[in-house]
Amino acid sequence: MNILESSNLGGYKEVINEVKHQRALMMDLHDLVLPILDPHSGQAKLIQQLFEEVFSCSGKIISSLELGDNSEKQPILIKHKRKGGKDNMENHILEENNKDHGNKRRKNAKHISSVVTHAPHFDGYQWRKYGQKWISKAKHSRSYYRCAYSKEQGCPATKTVQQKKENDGNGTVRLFNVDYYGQHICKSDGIVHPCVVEATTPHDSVPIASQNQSSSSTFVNAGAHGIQDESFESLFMVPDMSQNI
DNA sequence: AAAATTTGACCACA
DNA sequence: TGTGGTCAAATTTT
Repeated sequence: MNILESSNLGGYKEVINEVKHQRALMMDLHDLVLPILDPHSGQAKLIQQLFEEVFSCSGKIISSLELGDNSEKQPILIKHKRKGGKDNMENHILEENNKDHGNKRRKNAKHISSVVTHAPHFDGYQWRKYGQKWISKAKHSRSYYRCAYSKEQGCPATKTVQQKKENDGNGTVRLFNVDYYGQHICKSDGIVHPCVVEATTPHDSVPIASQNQSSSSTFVNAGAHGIQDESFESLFMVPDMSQNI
């Protein structure tokens, strides 16, 4: 169910209240978590940073809704299907909105979801980069990742990461489109990933950046040569945090 | 030395 | 034929 879809003028208020409530809860969580951590550790800094981004995000949602800003109609989480591909793509549904952004074949897996995030990291999985493309008309290149266990466990999951235009008004916030393809069938170190455990439907298993479990997600060595557009990767390289959270 | 990333080439689809 | 996704050799990092 999409709460935004059912929004009318009265519904906006409800959405705003929900987001505000979520914000308050995050604040509580923030107050609970941070004192536990070593304030000088990189981990605490990272968590602090993630909290700030969550707050900033919800703040934008609230102000956007309160202003009735129609230019930002696009929801944070977009679920759509892709046009058919060579192997196992769904061939029947094509949404008009997707015509102009990358409805090309996808060899290995069907599209699961798109996520817009400030930091396309720590979605709970380990990824290996296998390609980078300059997409025509796009300002930034697109990076292609597959599950780190694709080889050993045959996990078909892939994702693409592409920086969006900086269009938030002040031009300082970078957003990234993260598209997920295929379901994870892998287990890391014998532990089923929380996102997989939680999944009750295929779509529910989609990892979302903001629900980081940080069990083992790393971008090993990403951006070491300075990927111009995806240099964000090096900013978020942190050691395994799974033991301490 | 092994593992991971980069990057140009190739392939499939529209 | 152009565009986007993948492959794989070369390169870099650990």
